Amino acid sequence: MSAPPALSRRKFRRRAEARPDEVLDAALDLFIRFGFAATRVEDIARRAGLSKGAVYLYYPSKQAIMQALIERAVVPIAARAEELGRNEGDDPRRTLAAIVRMLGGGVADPRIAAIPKIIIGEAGNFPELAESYRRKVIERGLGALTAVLRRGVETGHFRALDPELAVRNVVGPLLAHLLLAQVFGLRPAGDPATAGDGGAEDDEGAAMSRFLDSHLDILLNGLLATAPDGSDDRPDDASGGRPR
Amino acid sequence: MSAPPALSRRKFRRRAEARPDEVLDAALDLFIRFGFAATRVEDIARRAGLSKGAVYLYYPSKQAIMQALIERAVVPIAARAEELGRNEGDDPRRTLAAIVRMLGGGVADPRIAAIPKIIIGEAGNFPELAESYRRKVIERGLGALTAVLRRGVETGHFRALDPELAVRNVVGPLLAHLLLAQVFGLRPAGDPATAGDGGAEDDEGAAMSRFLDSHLDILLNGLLATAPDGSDDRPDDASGGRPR
Amino acid sequence: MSAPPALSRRKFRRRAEARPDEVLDAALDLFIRFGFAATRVEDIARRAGLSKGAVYLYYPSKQAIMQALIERAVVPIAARAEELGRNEGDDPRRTLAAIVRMLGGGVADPRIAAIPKIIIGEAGNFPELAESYRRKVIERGLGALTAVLRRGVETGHFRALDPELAVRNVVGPLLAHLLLAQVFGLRPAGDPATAGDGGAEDDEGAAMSRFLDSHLDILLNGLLATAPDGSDDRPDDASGGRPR
Amino acid sequence: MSAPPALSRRKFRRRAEARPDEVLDAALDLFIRFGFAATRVEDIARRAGLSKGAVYLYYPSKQAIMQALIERAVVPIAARAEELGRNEGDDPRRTLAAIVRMLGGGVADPRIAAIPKIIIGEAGNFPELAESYRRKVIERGLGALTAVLRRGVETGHFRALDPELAVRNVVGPLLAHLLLAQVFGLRPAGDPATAGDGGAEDDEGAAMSRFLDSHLDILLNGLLATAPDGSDDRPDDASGGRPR
DNA sequence: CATGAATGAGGTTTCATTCAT
DNA sequence: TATGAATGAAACCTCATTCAT
Repeated sequence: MSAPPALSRRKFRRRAEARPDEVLDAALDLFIRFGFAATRVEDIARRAGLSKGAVYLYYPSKQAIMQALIERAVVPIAARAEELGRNEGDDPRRTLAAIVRMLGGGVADPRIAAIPKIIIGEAGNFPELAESYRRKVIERGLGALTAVLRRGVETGHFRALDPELAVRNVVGPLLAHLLLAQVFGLRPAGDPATAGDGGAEDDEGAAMSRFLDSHLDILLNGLLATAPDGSDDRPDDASGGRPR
Repeated sequence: MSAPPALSRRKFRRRAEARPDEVLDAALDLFIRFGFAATRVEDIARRAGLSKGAVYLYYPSKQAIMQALIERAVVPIAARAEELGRNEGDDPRRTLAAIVRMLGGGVADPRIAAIPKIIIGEAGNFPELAESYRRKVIERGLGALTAVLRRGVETGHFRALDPELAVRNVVGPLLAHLLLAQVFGLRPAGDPATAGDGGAEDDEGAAMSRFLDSHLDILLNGLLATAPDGSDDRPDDASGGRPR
Repeated sequence: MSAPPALSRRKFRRRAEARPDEVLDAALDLFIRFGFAATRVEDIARRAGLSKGAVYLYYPSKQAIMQALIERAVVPIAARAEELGRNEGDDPRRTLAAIVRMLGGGVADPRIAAIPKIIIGEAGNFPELAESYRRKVIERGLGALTAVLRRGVETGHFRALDPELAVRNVVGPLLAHLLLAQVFGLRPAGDPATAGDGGAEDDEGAAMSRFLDSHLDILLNGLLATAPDGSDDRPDDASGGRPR
Repeated sequence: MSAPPALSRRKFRRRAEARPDEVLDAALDLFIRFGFAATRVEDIARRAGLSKGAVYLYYPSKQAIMQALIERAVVPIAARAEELGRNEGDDPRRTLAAIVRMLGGGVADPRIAAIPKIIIGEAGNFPELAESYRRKVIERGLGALTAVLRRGVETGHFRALDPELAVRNVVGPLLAHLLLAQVFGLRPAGDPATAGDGGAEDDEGAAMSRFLDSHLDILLNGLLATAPDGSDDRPDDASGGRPR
């Protein structure tokens, strides 16, 4: 992402400190395409431009690569969620919307969206993986959201709901959106989503944007057509506008 | 579970038509605990009281066992969703709530809840499994829900939302609830959920009930504290009551 | 082959003594098509119209079926060769030709031709099979031919060749013809040989006849264009005529 | 057989380019003794001084080992036959004899003679093996011989026989000789032939030589005692002389 | 740092054969 | 006689990991 200070010797870089990250890049590419189990360490090595043995100089096991991948790709998201959630002064509605949109950004990035599916799949085989993900991602991210919900209930911005239950309504739709696409290739109609590589990322982004609008609108305002007088006097809508 | 009337001849039980189901029971138990890939056919056999080879008398492959499991456990749920959705005369709010509660019932049953996780995990390795699940479960279930949403929008019971997006808000929270429990062992506080065998099923059911109330309430009414006057004149609430 | 005395009850025949032969028929069909190893006992059973277990009432093992098949199909041929060879009064040339033509008849019958190939293939796995075939077929058949050759040398009808070596020139071409067809599907050009079921058996027979003429002609007269005067005064040619 | 010059580093022999050939050697030994199907990859590995997995570093499957064996041992023979056959200037009798003697050399070498038997045996189970053998060995070798025969007929050196049929008389006796020995352990009397390893290879060679003389004599001159005047005026005998 | 040859445990599937009925 | 459910050994191939160089 951030360019290294000296690119001039890139071709000749020996003992590059970038190696671990290159391994991670390669691994992620392959995990996304073939899954964790079906990806061989040798493939990762080849794609990273080194030998099988060399991979083990950087990571002690295939599992550790996955671990590092989580750390690199997903933990920052949880951290960002925590950070956004700490803006205690803010209107909780706005905070919630901000976090959801941020998470949506992650879901829209294929390099991030692939992770949860892999975790779910490998949780049985590699309990430590699941455990670490739970501790570092789920609990922090969900904790931040739960806290915002709790605060909103306390401030009267949200109705009196159990935040621990309500948080499932916050992340669930994102999860559903992600898994429908990742596992079953299902995307909302009018959303070509171009399986190809060069894919129209704008489309993907636009589709996600539409979905986030819809999600936040439903989450905050509900599905029901409210009584004619009731709907208008909601003060300021944090959701960023109703979908057309 | 229920003891067969005559156990005396158990050793000689031949041509047991129950065998296929016994294999499925055993397989499900193990798939739940260890996942599909990590469960060996021999383990399934032993747990079903058979030899390895005998399993292949009933199912031609391990994958076929999974297939049958889906058929037995999950397809009926999708069918039931379709059925409920066909009650066109009904208030769409009531129909939607009925379907969600029915799905929640499935999620609360560990023998059913385990399936989606397995599918998600193995989708990469066994694309046909995912494909079949998509066709038989996802498309039917989601289709039913989408239709109800669309009808509700048309009748004016629901606000003008894109049903294909909104459906993610219907199933997503259920999915989140399921996966948090299945993958990470996370259940809402005050919900012991007893990993043990003798588990308090009442607790599980009660917890699910609380969650479903919350989910439907948020789904239908939104998170926001409505204007004081607006909340009361919503005609008949299909959600089955607000959580305390 | 030979019709059973009472065909009237064929449909109702219980405990038919024909059962063993029916098993053999079925086995041969399948061995021809799929080979010995690839044919399952259950398939034989099904084709013979009985259950897997029942096959074992008649033959103690799959190998024993093969054994019986040899006995039934090939041993008679060796016996016939011995018999023909015993016609000591005859001109050895005529005797030799008769045996070769008789063997050719066997080679032309797919139900017989399949056997040698199977034996060759399974000799390693089932030494007893090979051993039995050697004793009952090879040694008797080759013995008969060797004896004829020896006699011919003694009577001066044949040149002074080692009969044990020369016998390879008698059976070898037949073997080559058989294996080229059986193993590689190779038949002399102008020989459609119709893999199909309804196959023109006449063609097969005609082709074999042409081959036998050629074989005997070469065997007896050699390949070389003889000196103009030498070829005509050979007394009576036993080969049945030169090929056109 | 011959000891490698430096055995001291055997344990550390890395990047041995000889490995593939060692695997082939081991496989051939075992295929000869137990057949293709009955030989386990692990046995090949052990005999080659490797682990099971290492074999797969060199050959992707057991079938590929067989394929390579054919390539190594038999294809060169077919190529040599083609080459010899191309000597168009030569007397076809001499050419034919040269090819037959060359083939006989192959048949006398147990490491080569084993191959055809294996192919014949496994043709049913591994059709691709048979197909490849047919294309690379049978068609080329038989093609070369057929061409020589055809030329001989045209030049008048051979009588007017169908070359496609006559070729069976050329290779058949060799095949018979080979299979009698390989499958049934039958060798011409006065031919101890020592199944053991240290075997008197001279005997084997001498026996083969006797057989080739006999075969060519019969093939070219026929079995019949020719008319007293006819036998002597055959010009130059290409067969290398009558036996004894 | 880097290589890549080598290891060996591990699991699905097949099928001849047995045996209770 | 006949059934067919059940057994269990057997073998190919994969791949994470190690280690001599």
